[in-house]
Amino acid sequence: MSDPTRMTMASPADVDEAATACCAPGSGEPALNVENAVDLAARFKALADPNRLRIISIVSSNADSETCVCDLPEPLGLGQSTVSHHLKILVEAGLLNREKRGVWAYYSLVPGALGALAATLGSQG
Amino acid sequence: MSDPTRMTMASPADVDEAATACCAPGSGEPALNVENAVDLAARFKALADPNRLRIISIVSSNADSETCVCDLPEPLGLGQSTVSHHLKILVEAGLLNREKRGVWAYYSLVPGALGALAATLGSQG
DNA sequence: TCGATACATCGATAGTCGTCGATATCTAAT
DNA sequence: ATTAGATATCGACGACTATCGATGTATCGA
Repeated sequence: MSDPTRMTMASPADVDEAATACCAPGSGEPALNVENAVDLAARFKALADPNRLRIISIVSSNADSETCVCDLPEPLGLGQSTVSHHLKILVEAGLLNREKRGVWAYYSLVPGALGALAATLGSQG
Repeated sequence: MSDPTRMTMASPADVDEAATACCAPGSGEPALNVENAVDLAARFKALADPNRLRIISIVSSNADSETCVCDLPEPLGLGQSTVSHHLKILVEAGLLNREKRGVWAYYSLVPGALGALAATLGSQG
């Protein structure tokens, strides 16, 4: 009976108790269940920092879509350990890939990851 | 011209081929400047909470795209003051509109706000 | 093997955030 | 005016976060 993804209106009978009811409440279950909401919020949280957005911007702007860590601290004005911290968060959010070659670590966009988030946003109207 | 919030590409880097260089550093300025990054991050921050995402979901799922505050605490499992707090954040982020009619306050999606964010994300490839 | 380099991890700290209960404000009706 | 109800704001508290400097780890070259 309760499909969590279904958006149901309240039945008119629910409103008669109070002549001053503000509006018709939705069904018991919100359209977005807790599980999905937590998952989505985690990815948005990864984007909710200016320096991480700039990292994504720099990575995606490189011709080969690869950026090594050494090129990030200076333009961002951050310490190396802080940059490493942000990169880890972006990788764990599934937004960046990490590939180590020799001494260097290269980060690149996960194809479609940002697009998937964008699609989720756009579907909300 | 160009959308200021768009994460545009930095101009191609000059390739300095030092023997031990890991890669070609980008131009001095990151593709996304600090100002725009902070602005974008602020909007993503508003989305970076599961309960706020569920609020948006509930609001957008209502037939008339309007939801009064009284219908939110119960499905979210939150106190009334907490719901009010989240609504304020969403309004300040430009994602929700607030309209007070009588004793009740109705919240609705700002048309195009989520879509604009989605477009910014999608432009990253 | 030794040293240098690139990056990750650790520990600490200051600031921010989500939540609550209590209180204030605002509106409608008595 | 007074009361009741809906919502906003306030104050507090625990949890989380961004940042740093220091340290650990792995790789390459001498």
